[in-house]
Amino acid sequence: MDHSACLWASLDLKLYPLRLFDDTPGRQGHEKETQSITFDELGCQHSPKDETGALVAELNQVSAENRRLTERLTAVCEKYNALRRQLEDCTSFNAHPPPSSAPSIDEINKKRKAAGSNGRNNHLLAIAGNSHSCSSDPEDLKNRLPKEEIAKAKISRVYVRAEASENSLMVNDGYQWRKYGQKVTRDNPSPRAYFKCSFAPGCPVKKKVQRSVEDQTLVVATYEGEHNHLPPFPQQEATSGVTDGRRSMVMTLGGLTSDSTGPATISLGLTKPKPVRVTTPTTQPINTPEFYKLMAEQVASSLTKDPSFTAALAAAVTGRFLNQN
DNA sequence: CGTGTTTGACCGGCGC
DNA sequence: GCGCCGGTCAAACACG
Ligand SMILES: [Zn+2]
Repeated sequence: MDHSACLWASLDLKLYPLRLFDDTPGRQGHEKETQSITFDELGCQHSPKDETGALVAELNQVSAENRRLTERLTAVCEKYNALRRQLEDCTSFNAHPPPSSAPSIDEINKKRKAAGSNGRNNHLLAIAGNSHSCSSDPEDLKNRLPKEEIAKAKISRVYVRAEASENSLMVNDGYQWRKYGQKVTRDNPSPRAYFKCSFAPGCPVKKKVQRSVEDQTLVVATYEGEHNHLPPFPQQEATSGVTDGRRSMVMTLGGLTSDSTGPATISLGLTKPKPVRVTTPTTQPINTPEFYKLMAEQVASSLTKDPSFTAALAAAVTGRFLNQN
């Protein structure tokens, strides 16, 4: 649970030095300027007198910045933990009151799983029960009525907007997916593809991928469930990877938006065709502290909604970090 | 030959 | 009860 601190640390570290979305060369940020020149100029000053003074000033600035980041990190972590507690309270509350008349999505899914357990869907039920999968007796699983487990496994639902290649719905997000179906839906002329996570055997995570109605160059991926394995190490082709000519993907944190209806959406840009930064919050100019604050809040809200997103995000961030080095 | 994709069939939920 | 629709299965197929 508290590995979130590590994640947040890496996140905050990324926000400044990498200058995401900050590819405008003429930029003159106030406090970020110290960030960008700090590491560049540390080794380039040769005046012996001024050098120590400059270095000390530099050090002070960096220390101050470090403190600020630490404070921000603490605040965000607290907020994250608070939201997480709130979420857990909500889920446990929803799972406990038995006579709740309004059937939730979880209940529907549960009913569906239970109904399908008398035949070929046994493995599905076992998988939905989280972790130790097929060895368990399906009957036992059914009797146990894994409300909380199923609810927990199903709540995380994240819409990921990604730019897909020409006419394929294959979105490379680091995990390994096996396609098991495709359907044309009513509200969207483009077909919807169904994937299961095959990165680890028995991983219950599914995703649906469909092109956006309004923008056919984007696909919307809906993730369901939590991975029962460690996140994949970010695909080596993430930033370097035009090696095999396939498309690759880089997470661009700026795409974080928050749907009013619930699911968080993040946008993934593909390095190959053109790094499009869709859904960047346009109300805020980038480079400003407010922008980063807003982004941090959005990241926090997104992370509280989907642990698998946490994993993916951490993987992507780490990958870029390694790649930079 | 093993693995992953395609695609038509099937199933259950839901509205009428 | 019937038809529609979303989700899933599994045989056929493609590919290395
Ligand atoms: Zn998985």
